[in-house]
Amino acid sequence: MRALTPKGAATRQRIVEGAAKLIRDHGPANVGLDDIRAATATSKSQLFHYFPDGKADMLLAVAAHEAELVLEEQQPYLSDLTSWAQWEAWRDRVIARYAAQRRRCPLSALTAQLGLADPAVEKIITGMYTRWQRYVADGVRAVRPDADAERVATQLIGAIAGGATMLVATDDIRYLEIGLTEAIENLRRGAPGP
Amino acid sequence: MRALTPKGAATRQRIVEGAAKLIRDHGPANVGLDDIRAATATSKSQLFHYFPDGKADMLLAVAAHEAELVLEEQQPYLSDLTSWAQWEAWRDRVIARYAAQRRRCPLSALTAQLGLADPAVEKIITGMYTRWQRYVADGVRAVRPDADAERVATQLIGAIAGGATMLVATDDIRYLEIGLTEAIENLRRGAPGP
DNA sequence: TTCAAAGTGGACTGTGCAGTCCAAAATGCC
DNA sequence: GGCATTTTGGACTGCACAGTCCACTTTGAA
Repeated sequence: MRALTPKGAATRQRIVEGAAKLIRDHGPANVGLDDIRAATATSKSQLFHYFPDGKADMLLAVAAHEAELVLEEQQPYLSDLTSWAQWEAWRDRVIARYAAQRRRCPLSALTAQLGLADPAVEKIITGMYTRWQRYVADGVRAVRPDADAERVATQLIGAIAGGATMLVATDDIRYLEIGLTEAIENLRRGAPGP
Repeated sequence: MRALTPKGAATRQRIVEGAAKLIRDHGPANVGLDDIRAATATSKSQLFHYFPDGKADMLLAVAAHEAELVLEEQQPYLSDLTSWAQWEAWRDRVIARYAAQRRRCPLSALTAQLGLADPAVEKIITGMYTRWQRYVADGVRAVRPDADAERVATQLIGAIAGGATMLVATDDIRYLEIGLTEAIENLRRGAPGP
């Protein structure tokens, strides 16, 4: 297992990305190893070579990959929420991203189906949310030093999660638009102090 | 097919409730017909007698049952949000319910895994959300005739959905507490007019 | 009481799919 | 160039589990 030649690393990467796309499109329950094999032009033995513990192992890598992507796609705004203009740019980015992917939400799928089952996946998801919330809280402190930053950040992450959940459930983007917009507007008007 | 004797109706009901509980506890992916058979003291033939189209048919009935329960458990407050006291009682009820069930959220499981796949399940879920939102919007009109009731209701439902999603993902009730409390507080302070 | 329909028990089947195995080919280090 | 290690191909195995089948029992209406 130690030592991954460049070729091997590339294959592994191809598997993770291919699997991630399949899962996003069809849901984890409807994607088998044979689908992944076909989509990534690999063989059964390769799948188990790079992920010795099988499917669970692979889903772990997929979850880590997707979680990373979620944060990356919010950059550079997320790590620089130092003005209202940046806040609005961030909001627009988030909304645009969800509007584009519509129901194909990587986190909803992985969270609901695997979060409870596998503690390792759960750790990845919660770690991602923690980082996300820290970025947001930093932003709150930058524009509203008087506010309870953690509380506001909790509210904002919750609003996004709710918007995403409702988007998956009803294919309606307005829950996200309204929830996020109102939460930011509320902060702007003057947030609850500590 | 029509014509269900009292005994038959009771068996059917037992199956639905037993299956619902199993799915809540272990997630739809980890519950097989044999589990349901064992938990409800029935036989394979009974399962297919009452749900001729098999598992999908059964999950449909389970989804309808769970959706109904979600609304029922918010009564009598939900349909009478005519004072701030009622609003707070409703909020407390919602939070208490989720705090009690913790990660065993019937909707998260069904929504994420089946919502996208089966249009009939989706119809049940969206119908439930529509009714829910109508109740809330009626409540908004009762206490804040000047507000954009639909917009506020969208925000509130989104906040609850987000709280529930984060509860499942992180086992932390605060997203729901804070999200719902802030949204109501925001409405109370004076909501966005039309 | 009778008998048709509703309800029940549980063995059996078929298949989809995760995971195994072994042998061959490519790669990299000395 | 030669040998160990990594990478790859794909056939094979085993099982979990949805769905089938048929024989038997109970129910209820006339």
